[in-house]
Amino acid sequence: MTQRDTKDRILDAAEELFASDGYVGTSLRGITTAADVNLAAVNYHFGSKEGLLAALFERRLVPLNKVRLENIETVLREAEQKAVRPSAGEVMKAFLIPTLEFKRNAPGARHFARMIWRAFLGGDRGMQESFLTRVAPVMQRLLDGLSLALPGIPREVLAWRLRFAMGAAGQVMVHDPEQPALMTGLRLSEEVMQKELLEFVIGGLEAPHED
Amino acid sequence: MTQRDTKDRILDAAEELFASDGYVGTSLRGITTAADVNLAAVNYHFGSKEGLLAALFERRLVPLNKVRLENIETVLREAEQKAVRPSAGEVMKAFLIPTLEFKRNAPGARHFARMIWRAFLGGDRGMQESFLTRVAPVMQRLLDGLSLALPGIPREVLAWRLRFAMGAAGQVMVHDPEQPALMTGLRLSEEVMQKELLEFVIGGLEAPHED
DNA sequence: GTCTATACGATGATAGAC
DNA sequence: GTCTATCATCGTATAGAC
Repeated sequence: MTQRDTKDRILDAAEELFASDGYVGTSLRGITTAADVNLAAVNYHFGSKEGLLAALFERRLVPLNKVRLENIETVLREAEQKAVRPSAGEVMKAFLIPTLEFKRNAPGARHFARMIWRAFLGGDRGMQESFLTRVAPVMQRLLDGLSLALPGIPREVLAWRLRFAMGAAGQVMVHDPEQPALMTGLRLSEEVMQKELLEFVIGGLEAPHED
Repeated sequence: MTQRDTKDRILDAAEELFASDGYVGTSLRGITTAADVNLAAVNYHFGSKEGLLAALFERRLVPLNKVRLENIETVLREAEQKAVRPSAGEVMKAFLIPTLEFKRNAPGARHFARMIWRAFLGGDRGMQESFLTRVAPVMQRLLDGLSLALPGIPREVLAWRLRFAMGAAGQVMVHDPEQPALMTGLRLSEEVMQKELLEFVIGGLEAPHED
C-alpha cells in the first residue's frame, strides 16, 4: 500500500463520514476503520483532525472556487463590453450552476458538498472559520455583481438578500433523497429542484424594495 | 435550593450551550458546571441527555407552535369568510412574525431559537427527528395556505419554495451580531433585517413559475 | 424526594517507540 | 508508516447523605 493510497482513502472516508455525521460527530476511529488504515495514520499524514479537514478543503474547494470566480468575472466582463447591466439571474447563475453541478459530479464531491453546506448553515465552529475565508472573495464579487444588476437596492440590503439566497440554496445542497424528508411533498427530481431554486432566488433578489 | 431552581437552571444552561456549541458539542459536565449543579442532577431530573433536550422542546416549542398555528388558521378563516384568496405574504407572515418575535422575547428564547434553527439547517441527527415531528403540523397548514394563495403553482413546487423560505429565514434566526460576520456588510438592525427577509421570501414564493 | 460524590466502561486525540 | 501506551473526557449508573 503506497502513501498516496492511504492518504486518499482517509480523505474519502472522512468526506463521507463528515457529511453524514458532521465534523464533531465523526470520530477518527470511525474514519480510519472505514478507510482500513491505522488510527495513527491520520496524525501522521494530516497532523490532527483539523488538519484532515483542511486537506479536504484544499482538495475540493480551491478548484471549485476558481470556476465560480471565473464564471462571475465572465458575466461581469461581457456586460461591461456590451455596456449593459448584468441581470441578477445571470450573476446568480454564474455562482449557482457550478455549485449545483459540483454536487452531481463525483460521489465524493457530493459528500463534500453536503458537509460544507451543513457546516455553513449549521454554524459548525470548527469549520466556519476555515472555509469562510476561502469563499469570501467569491462572495464579494457576487455582491459586486448584484450591486450592478440591482442599482436601486442598497448594498447592505443586497448583502442580506445574498445571504438569504445562500440559505435557500443550502436546502438543495444538503438535501439527501435517501434521508427522511423534512417536509412532505419534496419529491422532485434533481433537475427540477434546481430550476425551482433559481426561480425562487431570482424572485427574492429582485423583489421590490421599500425604505 | 428547591427542585424548581435546579431544573430550571439546568434547562437555561443547556439552552445556552446547545445554542452556541451544538448538541453533540455540548457535554453534560459543561452544562452542570455552568448551572452550578451536580452532574448527576441531569440524569435524575431528565433521565438522560436526550431527555434534557426533549424537556427544552417542551418548554419553548410547544407554546410557540400553538401561536403559529392559531395565526395561520386565523388568516385562512378570515380569507374564507370574505370569500377571497389569502395572499402568500399574509400566510407567510402568520408564521414568520411570531417566529421572529420569539427570538427577541427572552434571552433564553433567543438561545433556544438559535439552537433549533442551527439543528434544522445543519441537519443535526439527534435533534431533527424530535423536532421535525413537532413542527410538521405547522408546516402542513402553511403549505395548505400557500396552495390557496398561489393556485397556479403545483403543490410539490410550493413545498420546495416553502423549504427555500425556511432556509432564508434560518439565516436571520441563527444570526448573532456578536459573532464574526459570514459576509461583510451585514450590519442591519433586527427590525430592518426582518423586513428584508419578508420582502425576499414573498418575492421568491410569488416568483413566476414555468413548467 | 433531592441532591451529591464517586466510579465505570467507552471512546476521544495524540505522542513516542519501533 | 504502524503499533501501542497514555491521558482526557464523554454519558451513564449507583450508593448514600440530607
